[in-house]
Amino acid sequence: MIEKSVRDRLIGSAGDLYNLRGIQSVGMDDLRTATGISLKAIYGAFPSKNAIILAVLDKRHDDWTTSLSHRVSLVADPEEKLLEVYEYLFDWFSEPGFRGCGFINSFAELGAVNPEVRQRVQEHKEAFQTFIAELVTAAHAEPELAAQLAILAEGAQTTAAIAGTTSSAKHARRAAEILIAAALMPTP
Amino acid sequence: MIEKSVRDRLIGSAGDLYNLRGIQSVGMDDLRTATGISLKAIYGAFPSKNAIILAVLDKRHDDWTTSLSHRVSLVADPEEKLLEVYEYLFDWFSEPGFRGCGFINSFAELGAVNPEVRQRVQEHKEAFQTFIAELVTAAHAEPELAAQLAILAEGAQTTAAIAGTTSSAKHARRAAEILIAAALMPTP
DNA sequence: AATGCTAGAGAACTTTCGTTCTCAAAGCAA
DNA sequence: TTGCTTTGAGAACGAAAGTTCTCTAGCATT
Repeated sequence: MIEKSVRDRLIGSAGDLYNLRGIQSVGMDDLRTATGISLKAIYGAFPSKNAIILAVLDKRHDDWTTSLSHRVSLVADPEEKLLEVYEYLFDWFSEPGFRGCGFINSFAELGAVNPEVRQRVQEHKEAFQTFIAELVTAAHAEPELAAQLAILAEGAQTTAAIAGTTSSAKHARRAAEILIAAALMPTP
Repeated sequence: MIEKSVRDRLIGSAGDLYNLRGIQSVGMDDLRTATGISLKAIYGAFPSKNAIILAVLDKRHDDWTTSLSHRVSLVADPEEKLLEVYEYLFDWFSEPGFRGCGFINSFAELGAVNPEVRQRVQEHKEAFQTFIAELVTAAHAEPELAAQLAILAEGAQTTAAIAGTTSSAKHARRAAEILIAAALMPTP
């Protein structure tokens, strides 16, 4: 099974193109050129461009979730698990072709006019907050810390995307250390 | 001077429409319908849609900068000035029709394919970071605090936009309090 | 070998959108 | 009034993009 299905190749290529140039700037013909798959075959695999967009978002969610939770699972200490999130972000920002969180970008581009896109982005971000909240619970800290850490992660993503630098991950990590320490300190 | 110029009316209306539906979803005809200004007059005031987009961004930057710095100037204490930023964000998120930071949205939608838009967004965010950095300096804290506080603000904006809630401003404010306290604590 | 099915390449169709053009009405000068 | 300029309303134009259609070449089956 070296060969990937037409669907998978389309999702992969569309994801790359959408990430690079935005969704609306990429036409079906661009996708045809990039993949070598005929328009007829594309429309045989997906009923519309919108279906491709949603499939790309679904795959991105799965990949991201799997990748992040695996990365965190390699760390044993509950507190270090939380910080590992920002190490993960740093590596992500360092990848060539990083252009920001695809969900934030999709939301900004289509969220106002495309309810299906909006819903998937909201679900993705909710899932991320839940993930952080579980780590926070495991570290025996109060739930408010989870909201704070999630905001740091989101801010690091947009800052890295716009400024084109990776340092926001380091700053967010340092801030997270302080917030975690404060949250774990017994409040009299 | 009750009457605003054609330019100002176009910038105002375009800003509202772009904020509500995204930039690419709003056509010149929509702008004509919204303002009642003929296409000929629109193209008399601006050479292209792109020029309108840039004018909207410029106006948004001026409005935002003026409004935020005025709000902060009402507070005397240097530490409280920093926290006032998040109060400002909270009020902004609470406005009806809030759909996220227009600069983040514009960047996501057009940053990859429109260098002029990208540059304005980058300049706006740099200006915000500089603004925070000056407040941090005035509070006699280290520069790293400025990066952390800016990340919190960005994260609060995207979180509020996607989730459609205002609570991220409160969480960011609470986190900022902790980070400020930690930064002002003498490090041995 | 002949026939029928599949699939690819890209032309064609339709809609949308940015931009320009036409035409007629209205204001204004002499 | 007459003629000139300006301006608005919207038609028209050209390009782009999503979707469908046609035609042909290749392949399988009998």
